[in-house]
Amino acid sequence: MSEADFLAGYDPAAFPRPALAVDLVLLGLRDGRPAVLLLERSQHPHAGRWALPGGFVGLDETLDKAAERVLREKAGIALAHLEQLYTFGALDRDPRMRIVSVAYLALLPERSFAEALDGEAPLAAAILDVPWAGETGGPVAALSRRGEPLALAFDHADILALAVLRLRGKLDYSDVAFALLPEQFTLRQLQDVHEAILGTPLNKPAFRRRMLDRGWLKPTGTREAGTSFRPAELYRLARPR
Amino acid sequence: MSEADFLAGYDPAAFPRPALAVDLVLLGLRDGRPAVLLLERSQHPHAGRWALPGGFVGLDETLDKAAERVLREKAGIALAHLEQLYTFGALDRDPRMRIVSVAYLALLPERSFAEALDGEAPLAAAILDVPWAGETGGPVAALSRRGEPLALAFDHADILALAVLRLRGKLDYSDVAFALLPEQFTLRQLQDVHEAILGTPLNKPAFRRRMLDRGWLKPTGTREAGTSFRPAELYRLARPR
DNA sequence: CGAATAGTGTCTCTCAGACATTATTGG
DNA sequence: CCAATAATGTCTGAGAGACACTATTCG
Repeated sequence: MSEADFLAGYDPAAFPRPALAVDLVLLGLRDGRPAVLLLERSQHPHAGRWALPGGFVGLDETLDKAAERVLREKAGIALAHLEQLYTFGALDRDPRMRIVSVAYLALLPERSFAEALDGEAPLAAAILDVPWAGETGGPVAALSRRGEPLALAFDHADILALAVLRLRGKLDYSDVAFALLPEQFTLRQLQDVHEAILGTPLNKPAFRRRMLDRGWLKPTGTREAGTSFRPAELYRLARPR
Repeated sequence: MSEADFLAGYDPAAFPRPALAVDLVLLGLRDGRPAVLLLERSQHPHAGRWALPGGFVGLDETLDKAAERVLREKAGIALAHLEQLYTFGALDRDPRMRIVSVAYLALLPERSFAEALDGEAPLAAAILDVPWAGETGGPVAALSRRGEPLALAFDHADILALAVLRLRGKLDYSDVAFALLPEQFTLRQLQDVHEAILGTPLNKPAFRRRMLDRGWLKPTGTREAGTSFRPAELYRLARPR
């Protein structure tokens, strides 16, 4: 940062600044399909449209802390995998004033996702339509329970699309998939998560080999219960996330 | 964004905000080794340390435009591959006040890199020491011309390390490598770029096959000049970047 | 035993690494 | 011809897809 910046920036009120916010893409699985938690806007602007939960960044709070606070206050969720996604800074993304928003991706296991829906926050779940459309990914649509596309507020459709892309990209080289699963899970559940996010079926033996050869999984020795067929072995992550 | 946010946020002066800046990691190649352009700080704080060029984001300018402006004003570079890297928001990253910074990665062909060094801006080049250390990447050190590690200002060492990681990660599935090359280049030059960024040698036949099979390269029909041995075919990118 | 799903064995195809070989330039 | 590097051919081993087969549970 140069001399001029130093002088210009030293007085906090020297010139007007963009407001800074965080927006959260709360992704989880709903009946085996990828879904996102949204808030219906009742006020202008974009009243009646659906928005990602968000909030302004306090002067005394880091970006990560602001995201955690929004997760807690707006979604009633205590803990989730949170990672910074991208920062959106178009001039007209909010008609009220200039707001730059740091988007975060939050991954919820199916259970947390359902609990957030049942909690006090007026959240709704939108199923995501994620057609395969090659690696680069096509459009991502958020659907109502009746399968109709929802109108999203602001630039939140862009944020959502980027979230799905990021998740897809990290799926096979990172451990993000496990953030969408309970602590113990079967290989079939793990494959279902991958298939739901990718929007394409995968080869079973190859998938199992790849996952087991990676060495991240540890068999628990117990098996799933309540099936009317051969129960599958339960695994957990060998190394802590 | 909720009702409360709406009311709290509507008055632009309602509560203090973090300042918002962009910082640029200007990466290029110097004698075949990865290098970064830095400014030596003359003023407090961190006087004498080396910093990434940066500047505040104006109210009427997008993040990308702010990055382009810094590229132009602070580095004298008209055009470069620019992509957003990550947003840094630690509370104490700048001792003067709370500044949140959106870091950008700028990739320069060897020629632009040299021109920026010779230009009016008081930039210096630091060679990067990028040991292989596996995919996750070890520490990245910026070295002076005498090979001594440079002390970086603020959290700029973190930003630099992340820039190298991102570049490595995108090397083989994106076309970023071509942003470091002139418009026409040989396959050997392309391989040199990959090896410099990855910090590890690559297998020649396999590398050639992979690059040619990808279909991105178009032979120009001309060959490099000035060699005392068999000159290599010159290629260019088939599809526009 | 039948239904349903878990889990495995095996063949093939693709692709990367390794190494050797041929091709082409200047001197 | 020699030196130096470009460019290619070929063998091998790792890993994914496809498909069939065996295993285990409930009823």
